[in-house]
Amino acid sequence: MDKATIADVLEKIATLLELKGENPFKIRAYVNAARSLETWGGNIADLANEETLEKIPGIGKAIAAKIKELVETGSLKFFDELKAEFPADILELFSLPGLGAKKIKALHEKLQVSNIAQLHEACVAGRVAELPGFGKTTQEKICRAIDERQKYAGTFQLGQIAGEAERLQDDLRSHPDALHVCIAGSYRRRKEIVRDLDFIVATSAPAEISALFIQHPLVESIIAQGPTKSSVRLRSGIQCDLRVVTSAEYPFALNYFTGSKEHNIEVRSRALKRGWTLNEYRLGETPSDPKQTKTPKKIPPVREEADLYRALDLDYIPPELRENCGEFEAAATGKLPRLLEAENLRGTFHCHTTASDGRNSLEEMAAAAQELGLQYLGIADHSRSSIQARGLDEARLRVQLAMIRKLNESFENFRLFAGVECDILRDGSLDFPDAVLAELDYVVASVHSAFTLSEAEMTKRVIRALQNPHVAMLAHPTGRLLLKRDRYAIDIPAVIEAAAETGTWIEINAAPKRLDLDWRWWPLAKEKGVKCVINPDAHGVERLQELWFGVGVARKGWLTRADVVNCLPLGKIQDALEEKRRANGVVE
DNA sequence: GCCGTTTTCGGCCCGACTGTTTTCAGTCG
Repeated sequence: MDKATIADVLEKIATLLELKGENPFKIRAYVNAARSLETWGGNIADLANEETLEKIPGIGKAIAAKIKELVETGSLKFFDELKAEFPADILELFSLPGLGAKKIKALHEKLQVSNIAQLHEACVAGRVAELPGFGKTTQEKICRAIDERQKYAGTFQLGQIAGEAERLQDDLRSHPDALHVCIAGSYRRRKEIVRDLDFIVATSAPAEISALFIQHPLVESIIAQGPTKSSVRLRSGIQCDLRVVTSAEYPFALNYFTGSKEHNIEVRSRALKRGWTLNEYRLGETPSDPKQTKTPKKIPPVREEADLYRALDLDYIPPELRENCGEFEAAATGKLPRLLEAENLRGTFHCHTTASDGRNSLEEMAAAAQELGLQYLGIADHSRSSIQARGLDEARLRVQLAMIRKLNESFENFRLFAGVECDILRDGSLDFPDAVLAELDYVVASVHSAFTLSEAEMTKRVIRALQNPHVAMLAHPTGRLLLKRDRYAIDIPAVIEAAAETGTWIEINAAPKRLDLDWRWWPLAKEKGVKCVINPDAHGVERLQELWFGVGVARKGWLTRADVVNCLPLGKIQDALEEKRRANGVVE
C-alpha cells in the first residue's frame, strides 16, 4: 500500500462525509491529511507507525489510527461502512462541473440518481428542472457537461497548451491598456499537468481587456462573464480564466492565483500571525479584536510579489517551488537555492535523427542546436532491439559515427557527440556488447520493452545497466506517458542510490508527454549527489525547444546550475562524460 | 478532525459568479 492509495482513500472519505452533510471542518481535515500525505517525503514503512504518522502536519490521532489500520490490514472498517451507505458509483457525479455535494445529495435523495447515466435520463425526462434549487438552466448545463465529458477529459500536458497560452498572453500584452499580464496558476508553477489557465491582467480599462479576452480567435465558447472575472474554453478544450485588477492589486492577485492552494494557506497564515489579513487584492490590518493585546506591525508597501514575501520575512520564492514542500523554511532562513535558468544550458544529449525514428538529418539537427545557442549536441539514436523505431545495428551505428566525426571537422565552437540510446534488455544486459559501446562518446540507457516486470525485477534490471561503465546516463527512468500510460513498477530510491554509487547521470526527459524523472524525486537525487542531465529526446528540430519544459521540471526539483551537467561548457563536458569510464579503468 | 509564541476550546481562507430567488445557497478556485 503506497501513499497515493492512502491519500485517495482519505479524499474519498471526505467526499462521502460531504454527501452525508457532516461538519465541513471535519471534511477539510481529511482533505488536508490527504494533501499532506501526498507531499510527505518519509519512508513508506513508517506509515504503520502511529507516532511517526502524527508528526505529519494535518494528521492527528484519529486519522493516524485509520492509516495504520489501512496499512496493516489492507482495508478500513470506517471507510467500508461509509461506502455502504451510498451507491457504488455515486462519486463519478463529482466529476461534472457545477455539481457539488449538496446538489448530488438532492439528486440522490429526491430522484434516486446514483450515476451519470441515470442523471442523464432524469435530465432528458425533465425531472431535474422540477427539483427545488434546480431549474431549466441547471438541467441544460448538466446535460451539456455530460456530453462534453468525453471530449474534454479535463486535463492537459503542459506542452499541449503552452502554444495557446503564450499566444493569448502575447496578445493581451500588446493591448495598450494592459499594464501587467501574467499566466498564473499551475502553468506558472510549471506543473506537468494543468487543468486550466489563469490570466491576471492589471489595467485601468477592465471592460476593454475582458472584451479582447472573450472575443479572442482562440476562444471556442464563453463559460462566464463578469466585470472582474471571465471564463472561456479555448479550442484545445482547456478552460481559461481571466481576472482583471488594478495595478495596486496586481501583486496580490498574481500571488494568490499562482498558488498552490497549500502554499497560499501558509502565506495567509504568516500574514495572520503578524496581525494582517491577506486576500487576492490587498494586505490589510485585521479588524481590531478586543482580545488583541499587541498592536499589529505596520504594513509595508507592496508593489511587486517580492515585496509581499519580504513583508512576511521571507526571501522571494520562485513560482515553481510554491508547493509547500519546504520552501517556507528555506525562504525564512536564506536557504533557497538559486534555481537553474534556461540560459544556463550549453548543450544536450538525447536526440534522434532519420537514422532511426527522427525526422531530421544529422546536419539539420546540428544547425538547429547552433541556432538555439547550444555549444554541443549529443546524438543518441535507438539500438537494434527497438525494431519499431528502426533501431541501428552495429554496422549502421558505425556509419553514423564516421559521419559525426567528419561533420565535426566542419564546425567551429560546436561539436556533435556520438552516442546511442541503448535498450536495456529484459535481464538488464545492454543491446550492444561493451566493445561497441566503447567506440562511442557516450551511452544513454533506457527501457523500451517488457514494461510489466515486477518492481523487484525491473529495479534489478535497471541497476544492472547502471553498473556498466559505458552507460553515462539513464533516460526516462519510469517510462510514463502522461495522461496515457502509467509508469512501470520500479523502486526509484534504489535506482537513485545506484546512480549515485556508479556515477551515472539521470535524465529529465523534457518531452512534455514524459517529464521523467518527475520533479518530486529530484530533492532526494540531489541529496544523494546524483547529477541531472536535461534532454529533449527530440525526434525533430522543432522539438529541441522542449528543453524549456525540462528546465521547469529541474526548477521544481530545486536544482541549480551546478546540479545539471549540461550547463557545463564544451571545454568541460567531455571530461565529465569520460569520468565514469575513467573511474572504472576502461579508458586512460 | 486538527491545532496552539493568545488558546486544550473554539476556531478552521474567502471572494466571484451563477442560478434561483427576492436575499442567498451552491460551486469553484
